[in-house]
Amino acid sequence: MGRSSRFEKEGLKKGVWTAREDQILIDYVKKHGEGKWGKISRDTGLKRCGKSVRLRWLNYLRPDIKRGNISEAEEELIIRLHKLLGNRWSLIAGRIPGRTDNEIKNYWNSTLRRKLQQENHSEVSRNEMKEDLLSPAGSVAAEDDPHLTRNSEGGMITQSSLCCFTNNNVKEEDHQHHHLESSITTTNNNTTLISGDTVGFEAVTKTDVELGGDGLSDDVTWNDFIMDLNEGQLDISEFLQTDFLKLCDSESSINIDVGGCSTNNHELPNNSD
DNA sequence: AAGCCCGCCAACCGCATTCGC
DNA sequence: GGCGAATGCGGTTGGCGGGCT
Repeated sequence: MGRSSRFEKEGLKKGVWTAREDQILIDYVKKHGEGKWGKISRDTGLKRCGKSVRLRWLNYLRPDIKRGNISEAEEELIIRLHKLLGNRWSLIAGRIPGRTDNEIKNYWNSTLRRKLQQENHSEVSRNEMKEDLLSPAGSVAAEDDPHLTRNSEGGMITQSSLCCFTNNNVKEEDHQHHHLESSITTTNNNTTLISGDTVGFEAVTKTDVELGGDGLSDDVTWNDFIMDLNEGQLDISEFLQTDFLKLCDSESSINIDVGGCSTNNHELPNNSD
């Protein structure tokens, strides 16, 4: 892939890796382990920058990598995790064994985004009036992506960020709204939940979240979970320690309010099966 | 057969964060 | 604590190949 030759000018090679380069890298990592990518590059004589070496290993040469043939279950999991996390590909990949962030990102951009846009197109028109009624003051629907909403400060939040997956057999009268300052921060302004937004989880139990159960049997546990978020003790990465495979087996989502606006109508298209 | 279009995906780029001194 | 290097991450680019005209 012929790209600009800045690296070539510095004596570094760019473009597609050869089988020989791959073998050199594999042999080196087998012997010395991962990490120190710049050192690997120097030691092996590979005329590649450290970043390129790392990428090649992590995305293609690692022995535990699955390539291609993304199953329906994996696809569904990707969609659900993206709903929850936005474009945090590495976090999503971390929940799907054998898949890399690059592969998931490519799959999303090339396949899933279009697919969901098609599916949402009809859904959006059906929900248009509903959306208008539910839009919080100061927020406007993003013009180019049905999954995005602008927050009152102009930053983009993914509505997907506002769902987590569990059971929706929660009766209206049982809801406890817990407003909390989100500890989830963002490194750019076009994805995820903006720190400082007030978020309410419509209450279900943590037990429900973990086990996909169908009752409000353990409010205390769930409240503990909320408390953790409240006090900044549980960040997104800790949140991800929950078993998403189990979460995604359950049939619906927690409804989360942002600025008083329920996001219930942004559930996954296939979330109700 | 040739040319064009478009989707896929490997790899690069820039920026942010972490690490080591 | 400051600074440079290394690493990690997400966005983007661009070559390749298949399908269509």
